[in-house]
Amino acid sequence: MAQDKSTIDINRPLTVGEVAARAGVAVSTLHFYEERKLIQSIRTGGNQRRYRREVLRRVAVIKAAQRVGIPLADIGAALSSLPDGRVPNAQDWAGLSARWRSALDRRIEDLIALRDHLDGCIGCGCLSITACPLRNPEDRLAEQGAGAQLLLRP
Amino acid sequence: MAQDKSTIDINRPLTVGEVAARAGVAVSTLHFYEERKLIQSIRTGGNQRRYRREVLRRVAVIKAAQRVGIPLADIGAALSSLPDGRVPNAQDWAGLSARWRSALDRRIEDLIALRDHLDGCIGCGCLSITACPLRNPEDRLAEQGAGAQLLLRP
DNA sequence: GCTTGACCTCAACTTAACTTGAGGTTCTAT
DNA sequence: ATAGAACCTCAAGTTAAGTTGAGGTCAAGC
Repeated sequence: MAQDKSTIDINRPLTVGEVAARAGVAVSTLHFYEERKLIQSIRTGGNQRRYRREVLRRVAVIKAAQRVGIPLADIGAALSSLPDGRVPNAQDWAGLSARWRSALDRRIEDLIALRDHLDGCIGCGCLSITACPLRNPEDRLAEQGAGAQLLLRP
Repeated sequence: MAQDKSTIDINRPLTVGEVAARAGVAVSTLHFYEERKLIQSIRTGGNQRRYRREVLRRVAVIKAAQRVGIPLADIGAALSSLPDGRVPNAQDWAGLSARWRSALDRRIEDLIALRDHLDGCIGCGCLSITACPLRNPEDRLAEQGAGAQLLLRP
């Protein structure tokens, strides 16, 4: 029975307040994510949300992806590739990770380019030149005889 | 005189439309940046904006910074360290670069940590553990007995 | 059994970063 | 000298990602 209790305890669903505290987000944010289908909950008889512990990882992943600059809508799309019924396993998560990897790489490159070339390029005039590494590759394609461009796009 | 003409030509101020085309942004965006004091213009007798060529570099820097997730307000604060009257020289720009350097470094390290551990951690469960390298350093400080957190903040 | 802290919904507000539109003016090329 | 392209201002709208608040319900401890 002691064993039963501990099993029950570890699987006990979390309240919205508990998830908020442990995931480091506001309760309203969890409501918002749920509305946007990024997370799910079940309801108690009294209509209160209860979350599986797995939601903590999901929220952590959402925050990670946001940190990389991925919009919530995209995150939602990616998360929706996770299985609906069963708890996602390592492979499910790895697939997600692969999808975001290139965005992450790009962002890191942009950051490094910004850092390394602020000193070197910013004052030298090369920013106006097509070959400047600070320029956004997309700009290069998009332009028709344009001039200076660097590297934005959040 | 031919020389004079070419000098005049290369220093000729740009219209808002020209800047927009060459910088790869909308005219309305330039109006907006001006309102936010990120760029400046002088006016013709007919109240039309004229820009120094230097504005192209400024806009390029703004775009670069935005691309890595720096808010316009911060960009504006940094740009305001550039001289008002005279055209910024390489040292002015280098100063800007220095101001951003540590923030950029931190951010780069943060994202690299994320990248290095994305595959490994996302599926393994350690995301919920305080020691997970994927967690945002800021979360770690901010939390009071919280649980899972990862790495956001665009 | 009742008080108090958590929850619930729904609508409205917020901030950032722009875009769109209306109504009017200036420039430039014919 | 005039048509059409570019400009101008100012107000309002848009999207993302939440937050805030009003008005009402649930549940855990004393």
